[in-house]
Amino acid sequence: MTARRNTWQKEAVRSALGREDGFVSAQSLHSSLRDAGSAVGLATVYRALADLEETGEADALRQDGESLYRACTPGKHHHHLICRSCGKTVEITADEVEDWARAVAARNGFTQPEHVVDVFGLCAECTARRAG
Amino acid sequence: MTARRNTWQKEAVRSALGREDGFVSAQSLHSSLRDAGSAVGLATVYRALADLEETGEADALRQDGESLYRACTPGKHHHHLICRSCGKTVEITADEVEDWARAVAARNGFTQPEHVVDVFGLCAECTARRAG
DNA sequence: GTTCATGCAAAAAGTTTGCATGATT
DNA sequence: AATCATGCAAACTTTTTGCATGAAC
Repeated sequence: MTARRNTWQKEAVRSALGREDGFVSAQSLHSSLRDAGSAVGLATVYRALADLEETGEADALRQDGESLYRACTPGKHHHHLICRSCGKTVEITADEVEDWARAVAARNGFTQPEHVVDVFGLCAECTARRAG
Repeated sequence: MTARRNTWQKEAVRSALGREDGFVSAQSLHSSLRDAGSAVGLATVYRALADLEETGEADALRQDGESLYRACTPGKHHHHLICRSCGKTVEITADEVEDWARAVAARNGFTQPEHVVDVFGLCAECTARRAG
């Protein structure tokens, strides 16, 4: 196991990501850090996020041509329920879906199944705001 | 209902997309058309694909920073089983997953749920090729 | 004849990379 | 002291946009 070095930049990214509520882009994370006085290079933010994704500390979501990241519970496979208005996210686990994905893959002769499951909707607050 | 105009370019894109087996990028579709003698502008391909997605004639899939498109059965919600080696895709319908998504959204106070479900794996051929 | 899609080229947006420097081990 | 991450800027990729022309209505 090739251990990566510990740098305050990487830690700053990890911590800033943890402070966010929903998914954030690398660019907006970079701005936040810069505004907060932690001048970390944009390239470093990208590199740190790629590392975090690889180690399972963060989830990535490609959307509208950009990658969005969010800190996540490591080691456990899960999905997201995402508000398409305010961006609020809820982690959801879905054993039924895991089983279904495995079954559907097998039925079609596919092996080594992975899956991407995300549910988008309007959260309670945003629903109320629109109704009101 | 504001109808769009019919142009041979739009028809060429629709038809080229229908001829593909899996998901293709706008760029590769543009190359195919060009190689086949149908000189359609790249911007037009992008615009046509956006239209097709909007009318439900095509599915889009954002991956690795690019959008991939595929002709699909219109009007019916479905998902994809995608071979991550050769790109072969199978359309799958999943009523259980539809129900689950709706339930999960409701349980968390979310309304108007939409979902993204894709299963990636190795298709039978690619599995065999690797084993061999 | 008017409207709107095309095509080109330029711009925009997001991400990656090369290389010198300096921090981490 | 040797290694490897950083930071900057430049390169790259994908997608969008402005505008003149020509096709569709």
